[in-house]
Amino acid sequence: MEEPGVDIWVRNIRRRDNTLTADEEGAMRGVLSELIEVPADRDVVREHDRQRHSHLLLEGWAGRYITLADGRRQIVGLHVPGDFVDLHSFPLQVMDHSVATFTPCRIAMAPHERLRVVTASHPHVARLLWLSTLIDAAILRQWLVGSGKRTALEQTAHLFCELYVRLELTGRAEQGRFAFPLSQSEVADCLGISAVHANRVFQELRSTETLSWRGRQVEIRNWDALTTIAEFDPTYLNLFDIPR
Amino acid sequence: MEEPGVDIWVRNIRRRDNTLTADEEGAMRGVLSELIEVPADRDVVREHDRQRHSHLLLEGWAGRYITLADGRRQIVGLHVPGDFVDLHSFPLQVMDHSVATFTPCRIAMAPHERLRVVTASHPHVARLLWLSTLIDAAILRQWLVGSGKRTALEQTAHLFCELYVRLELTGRAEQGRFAFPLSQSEVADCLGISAVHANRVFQELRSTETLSWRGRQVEIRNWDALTTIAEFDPTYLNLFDIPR
DNA sequence: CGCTGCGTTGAGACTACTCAATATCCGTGG
DNA sequence: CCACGGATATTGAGTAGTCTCAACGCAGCG
Repeated sequence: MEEPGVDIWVRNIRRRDNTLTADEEGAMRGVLSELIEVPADRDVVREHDRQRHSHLLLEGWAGRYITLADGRRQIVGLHVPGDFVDLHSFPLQVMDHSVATFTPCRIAMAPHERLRVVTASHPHVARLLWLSTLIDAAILRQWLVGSGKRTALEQTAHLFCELYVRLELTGRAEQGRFAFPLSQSEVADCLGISAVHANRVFQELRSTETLSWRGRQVEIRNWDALTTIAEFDPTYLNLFDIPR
Repeated sequence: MEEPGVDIWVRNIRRRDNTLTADEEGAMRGVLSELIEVPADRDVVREHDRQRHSHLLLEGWAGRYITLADGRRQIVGLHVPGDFVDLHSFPLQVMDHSVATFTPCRIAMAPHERLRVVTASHPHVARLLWLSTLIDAAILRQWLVGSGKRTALEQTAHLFCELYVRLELTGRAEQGRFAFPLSQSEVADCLGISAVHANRVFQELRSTETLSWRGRQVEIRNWDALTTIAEFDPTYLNLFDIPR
């Protein structure tokens, strides 16, 4: 599939393993079937669904979330172009969470049947797809550490360090700046804190000139300060070379 | 390898996918090489290690954890017999967390080289190994929801529901009872709360006759009450039939 | 039989929460 | 081009949940 978003996906993989052959890359691309466009704030996948396709995000922002009966919502993952939002629905039987768009998204479908065929014939590709779900899990561990043991300020700093590195990888962030479409209360649902408290944390980061966020645009004004607050160690993102 | 712990592993896999052939089962067993014994409170794997083996837990309790510079520790996973404690170290390059024993443990080593060979020749086995790391991730998501959105009581109840189901699977829990070797402050490090507060939560569960925990022995005295408090839905454990 | 680790209790402090009001931004239609 | 409505961000005030510190009891173990 000829499509810039797909190139980002391949590039992301290569940043984790540069021994991918041209044949293997072709096989990976061949996994994708049609393209769909999804408006903002729509569920792409719902809890308890049995999927027959996985979804590769080519453009836009999406997130995984779990809702409790009384409406409390925890966002358990954030996705940017080049990410599979639900590759795990291939080996897994039933979705244990939902996936929704935050912005209009362009998505490529990966039929499970094609994934089955490709992973059987190309073990190296299989391992790379597995790896990509393991990086999701490593991110999840950091979020858990943040929620459990970091203060709201440290945790927020850590999230923005992570997002910067991930976006820089895809060419969607540079010089400390990137477009960030979530609302404060959506970020609060990532962090497991209230929207009011999130707001106060952002004021703190802004007043110390560490990070500013105005009108869907984030600017990291002091990377060293931010990583120090966050105690950020990008090992978990499993990259060869770390930007900055 | 002839060893009861290995049977539990195979049984756990079969509870997720009962189409495993005898040949595939043999291949899976062949992945294991030597057995090691590890005393309590030892690191099996350390953050930043590059592993050449994964570790299958046959006997004992272990956990994954991440430590911050000032000593705050978050436990990011708990493991019982039949669990791989670090299967993800096969596709992943570098460990982003450590793994330690809580009790003396018997462990079977799975050389990555053997995993590479078996997953290449047996795609179905590869998918099942992948699946097992995805279940770890699903558990992680529930822990994140617990830490972020559930109250300490709900979260604690949820953890014990989860442990009961997982242990029941391995024959290590029945009639609401199981041996549980962690200290209260270790549980607190799982939940992301203080040991003092954990203690008060246990008193609450005990006084309502929901769950009692005395001397390394847990007894769930009212499963319905516990699952109601926890809002427990075992879908994420990806089982065919759920005990109880 | 005295450590030592673990569990329990109390008190006071603090982080983060809820509720509620107000301000600001942005898109839309008049 | 401006007025309006709705969503988002900000502020204030009071509160609930959880934390820290510190002391004490108890049990197992050397």
